[in-house]
Amino acid sequence: MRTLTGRDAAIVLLERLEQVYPEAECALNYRNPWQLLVATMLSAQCTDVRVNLVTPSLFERFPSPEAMADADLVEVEALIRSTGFFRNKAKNLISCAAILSTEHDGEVPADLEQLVALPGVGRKTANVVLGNAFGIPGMVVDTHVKRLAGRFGWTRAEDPVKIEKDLQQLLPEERWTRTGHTLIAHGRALCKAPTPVCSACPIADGCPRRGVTCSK
DNA sequence: ATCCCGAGGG
DNA sequence: CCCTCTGGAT
Repeated sequence: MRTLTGRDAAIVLLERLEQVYPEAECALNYRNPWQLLVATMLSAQCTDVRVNLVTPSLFERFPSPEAMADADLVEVEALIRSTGFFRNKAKNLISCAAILSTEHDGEVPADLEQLVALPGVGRKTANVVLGNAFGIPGMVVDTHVKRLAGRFGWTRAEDPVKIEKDLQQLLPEERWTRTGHTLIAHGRALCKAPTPVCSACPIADGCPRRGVTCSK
């Protein structure tokens, strides 16, 4: 048996984590790309459970970008209020919808650069939409993925875009979407900032940072 | 108090 | 690089 390369070791670790978190997936409720885009924009600093509480009435009232484009700001604010950052989110949703209806034929583009160009849509949101609504590999780098990738020695970068590139090079693209979900699940459950619960971690024996308390 | 699968602006 | 935006859950 040959020595594991860094890439193979990473995949071994990932597959172990996938067994620990087999249900790790997008917990937002949506029926189409538009709904997932909206839900993901709302999910910033908010639990998915809470997002799922407000989206049914929001989607009923504004089933398409065209409908949302003409929405009253105050009404949208009221509907999404409990998700936090509601003024920014409402403003972004409406201008986003306006751009989709005027410049994208009312469709959510299945393209990273076009998604990121929308107001309130960053790379994290764009990759969630690509990976989950379009089945296009999307390497989500949020706070958990950033922290875990660093701890696992998968990247030395601090910049999320560089981390995204490093992970894309390390992992085959068919793993990108699920890897985001798996790392986020593990980051929330055990591999926390600043003190990971290594004593309870099922992959501690394969982790270069096991037992090391760190601030990132 | 601290955290929740961020993004934009200065 | 920093700051701000925000309510709800634990």
